[in-house]
Amino acid sequence: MAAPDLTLPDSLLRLPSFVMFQLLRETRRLTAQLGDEGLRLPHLTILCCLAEAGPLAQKDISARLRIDPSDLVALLDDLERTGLANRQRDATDRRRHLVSLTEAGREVGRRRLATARRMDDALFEPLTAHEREQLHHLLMRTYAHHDPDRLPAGYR
Amino acid sequence: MAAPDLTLPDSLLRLPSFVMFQLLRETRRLTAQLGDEGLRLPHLTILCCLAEAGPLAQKDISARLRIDPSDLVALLDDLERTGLANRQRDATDRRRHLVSLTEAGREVGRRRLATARRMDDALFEPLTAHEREQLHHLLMRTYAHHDPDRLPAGYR
DNA sequence: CAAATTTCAGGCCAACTGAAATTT
DNA sequence: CAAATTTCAGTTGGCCTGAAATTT
Repeated sequence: MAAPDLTLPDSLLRLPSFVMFQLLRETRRLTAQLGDEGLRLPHLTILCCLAEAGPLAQKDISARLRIDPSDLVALLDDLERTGLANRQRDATDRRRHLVSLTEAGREVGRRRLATARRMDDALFEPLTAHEREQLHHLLMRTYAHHDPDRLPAGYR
Repeated sequence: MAAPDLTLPDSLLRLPSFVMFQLLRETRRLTAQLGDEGLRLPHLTILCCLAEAGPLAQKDISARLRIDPSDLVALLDDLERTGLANRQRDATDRRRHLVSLTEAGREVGRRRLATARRMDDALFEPLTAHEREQLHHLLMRTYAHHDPDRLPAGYR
């Protein structure tokens, strides 16, 4: 019995965006193997954002990370419930909630980021360091073209 | 008033997989602009798959495209309802439903593929043809490492 | 008053699990 | 009978809309 043909449509494989899409599906499998400590990518981006920028209002987190404000509510609920962040009214504008990292949040964020790095390493394992650099640069240039505001000045 | 800082966390931007993820979000916005004629990416992959491989049982579509069999049901319902594909019992194994493209399905698939190509072009517009080739090659090599069965023999 | 911020209710789609129904 | 295939019911997460509540 012949092995069934499992190849993806050639017409789609020719599109870099389609191959990227398939690779994104790989990242889910790899992350599942490595363990995410209960923190999904949105949680991680929030932790990293607060670690790098300091306390922020929800609106600002939302704008930076392109997380919908209404979705942010549940994500911050998760982080508060597990003691990684907390909300407090902004005294100078009581409409705003300032979100801060706890020490635990800082530490767990570091560990979860290390897992994300290991996942990235596993994904691009077949590439040499130089090739990864090349790839990263091409991706950054492409992204910079569509969303320059989200990159630090050096990249634009 | 200073413009608010919208930059993404640097720690994450250093990961190619994270940048890829951001680019995938761009593809949604671009596709929305170009119009998908009611056919999302899974529908398109099915149309391309049938166009290139001929009639297949649902199990085989599922295995090739990594679409969950239970999700495939609704997708094929969509394609049948709009007259792009049809199911018929396999006479030699009545457990199987053979799925075939209609002429309309072939034609609409071609058009929707053209839209996907335009989206891909728009996404990688800042890159030269040579750079796109480079990028595509790096992505394919990476993908081949994780899922070689889904690539034609030449790529593995 | 209008505008900004957070929150809630609910929709859609992608991905998955578990089980029923039919057939081999 | 067990196994394969399709289908259905239900869950979760990411992304979105619309509207309520509070505050400026």
